[in-house]
Amino acid sequence: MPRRPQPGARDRILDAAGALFYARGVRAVGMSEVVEAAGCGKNLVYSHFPTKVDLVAAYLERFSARRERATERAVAEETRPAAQVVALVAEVARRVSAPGFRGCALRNHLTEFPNADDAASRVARGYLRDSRARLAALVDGLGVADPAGVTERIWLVLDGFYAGATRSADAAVGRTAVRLVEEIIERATPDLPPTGWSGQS
Amino acid sequence: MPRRPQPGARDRILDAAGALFYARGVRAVGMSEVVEAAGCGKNLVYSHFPTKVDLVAAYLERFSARRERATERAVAEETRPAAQVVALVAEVARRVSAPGFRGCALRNHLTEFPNADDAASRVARGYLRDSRARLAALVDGLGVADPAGVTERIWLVLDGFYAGATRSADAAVGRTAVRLVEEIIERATPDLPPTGWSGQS
DNA sequence: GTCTATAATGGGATAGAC
DNA sequence: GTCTATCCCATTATAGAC
Repeated sequence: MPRRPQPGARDRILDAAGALFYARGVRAVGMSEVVEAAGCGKNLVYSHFPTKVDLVAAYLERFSARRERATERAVAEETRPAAQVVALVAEVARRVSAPGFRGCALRNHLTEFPNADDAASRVARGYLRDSRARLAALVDGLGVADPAGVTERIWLVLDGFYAGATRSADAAVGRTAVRLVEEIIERATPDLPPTGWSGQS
Repeated sequence: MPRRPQPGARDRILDAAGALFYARGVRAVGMSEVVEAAGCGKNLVYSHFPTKVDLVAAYLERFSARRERATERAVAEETRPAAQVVALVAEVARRVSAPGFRGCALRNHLTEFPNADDAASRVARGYLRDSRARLAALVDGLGVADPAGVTERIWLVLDGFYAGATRSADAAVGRTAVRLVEEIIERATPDLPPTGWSGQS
């Protein structure tokens, strides 16, 4: 009598593998360890993910999707474009100060495999590309004179803040990043009234 | 008749190993590859560096020392504290836009081995600590009201810029980073005359 | 006594077979 | 699930060359 395939198996494997990969790095975690942590047989893992690269790519894809959902939700809570950009940065700041934070899994992967061109690395590079494109789209809504320049300045702070934060940081650093982006926006839109996001203009 | 010990052996090994480690990551490069690239026998490598960790630590130490020398030289070319801080950022910007740039070896190492506590990781963490301390010392010379806060803002841009730049970037990004730091300094010292570092105030 | 070349050791990796 | 094939890893041991 054959067993019915458990519906949540793929997710449980991905949960276990993702936690290990994120905490210790992809290369440091062997497939045997993933199998053990998933609490299932080896064949099940390999039937869902034929190679380790496939498993890593799925892990990064899920990470990427969750990040996109979280930022989109944060942005959707604001209506004015300037507040949306700030909300985006604030969301990253919250994440960085959360316990268990170990950096951005996608950036970490590109550092761990600088020359790879497999499915996993393509996911990571695609995320960074899309992430910057979404910021550019938000900045376009600001109606500033030089949207490309303002995007580059904000991206420098946001991407740098995210890339430089490799473990859980205290919230003050995040507030500093938010404040820096606020000032970039204020400088680019000097004719706007004071916004009151975080204090005096 | 015994051979004379070759004086430059250690440096040649470190050159070869460093180039490989920097370009492809530490874990991706095996000792056999280091031996082959160094063009010497295996025992010679192990006589100079008893373990791979020792070799990596020496590689990071040399990287760190060179970075410190380069930044100190750049800072020494200026006399006014504000110009010194800007020179520090500009030096990093130059490096990031140089061909063959693959990120900061010390930050890369901490990403590759997030949980390690060996000699190599201590070198990397020590470099980051000292690097920030040197910035703080420079900012102290600015005489601003809140040196700790200004240090944190500049460090966020500088460290983030360096950490986020994982390959050779065009010089425009570096100029943006320099400009951001200039603005941070200008905001913190509003009573100073225009500086003319890179344009109108 | 210093170096090179090569073999051997012991462990752990991915992956496939059954 | 266990067992196995194949490979690569860091490291050590051995034996020969200058």
